[in-house]
Amino acid sequence: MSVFRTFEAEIAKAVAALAAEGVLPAGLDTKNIVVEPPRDPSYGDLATNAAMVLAKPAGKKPREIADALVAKLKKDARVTAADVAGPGFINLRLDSTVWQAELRSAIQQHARYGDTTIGAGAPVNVEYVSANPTGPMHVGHCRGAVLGDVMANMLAKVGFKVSREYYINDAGGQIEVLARSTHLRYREALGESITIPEGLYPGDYLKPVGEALAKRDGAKWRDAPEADWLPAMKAAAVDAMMALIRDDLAALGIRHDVFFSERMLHQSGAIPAAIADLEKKGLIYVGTLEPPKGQKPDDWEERPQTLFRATQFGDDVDRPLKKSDGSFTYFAADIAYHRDKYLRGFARMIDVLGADHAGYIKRVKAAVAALTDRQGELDVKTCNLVKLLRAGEPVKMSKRSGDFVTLRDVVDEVGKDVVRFIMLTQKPESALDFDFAKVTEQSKDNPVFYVQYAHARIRSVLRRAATEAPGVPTDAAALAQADLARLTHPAQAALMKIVAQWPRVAEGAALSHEPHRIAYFLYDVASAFHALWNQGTEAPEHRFLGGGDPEITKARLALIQGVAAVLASGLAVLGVEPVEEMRG
RNA sequence: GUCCCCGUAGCUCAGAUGGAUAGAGCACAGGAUUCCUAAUCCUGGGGCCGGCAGUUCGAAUCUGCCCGGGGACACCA
Repeated sequence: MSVFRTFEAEIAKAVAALAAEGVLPAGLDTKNIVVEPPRDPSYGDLATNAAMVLAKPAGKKPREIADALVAKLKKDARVTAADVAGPGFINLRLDSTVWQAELRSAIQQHARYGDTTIGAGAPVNVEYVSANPTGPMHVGHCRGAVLGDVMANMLAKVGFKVSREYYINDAGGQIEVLARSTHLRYREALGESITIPEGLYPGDYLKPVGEALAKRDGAKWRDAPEADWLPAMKAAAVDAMMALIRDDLAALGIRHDVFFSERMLHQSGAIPAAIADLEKKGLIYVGTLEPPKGQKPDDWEERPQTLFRATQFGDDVDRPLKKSDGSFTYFAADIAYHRDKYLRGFARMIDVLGADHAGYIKRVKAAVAALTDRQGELDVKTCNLVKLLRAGEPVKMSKRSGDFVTLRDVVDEVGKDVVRFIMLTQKPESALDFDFAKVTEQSKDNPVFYVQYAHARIRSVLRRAATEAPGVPTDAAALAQADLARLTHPAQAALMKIVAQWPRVAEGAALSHEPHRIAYFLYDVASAFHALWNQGTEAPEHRFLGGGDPEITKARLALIQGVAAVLASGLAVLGVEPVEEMRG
């Protein structure tokens, strides 16, 4: 449990005690009380808004409550100072042993530091990527891929039981296009010369699929009617494309637990079952929709449709479940898919989608609310575009000619770690610039480098300690026993407190589904470390290996080992490797 | 026309679910080197948080109406 959580509990206890004494009314809600680092470190170590939150329900002045709480909190031996400030903030200063204990636990737990059980093993389903299996992954997919993956990592870290899921859109019209394109490549493999008409996929990646089919089936499908070969082409092509996609994902360090096929949903009867479910709740009817305002599609016709009452659950219009030819819409299948997740035990679901799907969110949420009688919880995260730049100039991409930038191109050029980290350097709702020149630059303009460099510096010092400070141990077990009271420099104490913030940050990021907070925090940690480092360049006696006294050196090594633990722990959540050295 | 995102320093962006004097990086001006080297650090200037109302002890954060930028709007996936 983080220091902050610990004191949240202490404050709740103090509130209960005051209630028992009749100073405060009984049964006050303490859930809005937060304990956080104060804006200005000179105020103290911890700040809480407790008195202000309780003022209204208790019918008392904030300062009055604050004074009462302070009196209670001062009795805690760990609290060395407690006072009231501003409109009613309570600022606490903690004994240094509290922070020392936290540092020891960081050293001992290393990459597992920050793991908590707050998720209590509750299942969470994170669906991400879900790119159409019609070709290799496009660079546009990688932001959502990283976002979803890191979200899954974070949730696992704080104790949820996470399932990473990929929804294979293998049932729609684009799969038929893929199958026809594959058939052409198949004929090409049999010796025909082909031209690829407009509307089919021109990419070379279908060539091996055609060749494999020619080898396996011979000329069997060459002159057969389309209806005969279509299923075989579909199956082979989808399998091959999914293999490509899995490879692409692996290059990004991503592995899903479940690949869920939309086609299976159609074949299993799950869609009518889901609709029947909604029908029982009186949420299905036949009606006609208003034509869309604005640009009206050319082929718009007014006709009665099978509709889901999405408006009862916050959507703008009711949504059709069947197309004009009687088959189910994509949304109908998606309803069945989310119902399936819920029936598999996932009351918590997260979908990561592209920003162009933003208009889709309300209806899926409506469907989940309807299907689960509002028991299921779906969070949909959308992520905006990634603008590729090369030294400031936009990279031209033309989908039509097939020369788009693939995810693999980018990963091969700059590396998995850079891609993953940079994708999280901005909150997902805003567009992100990805400049090849900048992200591989070795300067503090490049946050990946900056954080990696901090870790490398620490590792370097620890390696060097063997020769420069023989007799001082550098293994975690020994460092955890160091006399941390020897850390007397204010910057050292400050860094120790930053280390202790990691569990709180990890938890906050996980519960709010905001991975970018971790990237920003790691940058701050690195920054504090680099600053301390430079204390040593100006005053050699402040160097980690320059204290003179072996006990001092040991304490300093313990401190940076703790910093390394936070960096390793945080980078592990981001799926980025902490590096040992960066020379060269 | 409706809906969804975005608008914070010259530029690129954080801002923890309503808190204290709004923060970083880049750029600009000055200074400090070699425990991973100036690959880093320190100091400094720089803001009507798009605008106007409202909610309350308190708003960059919540509500409403505007302005500007992006995206989506039966049947595609």
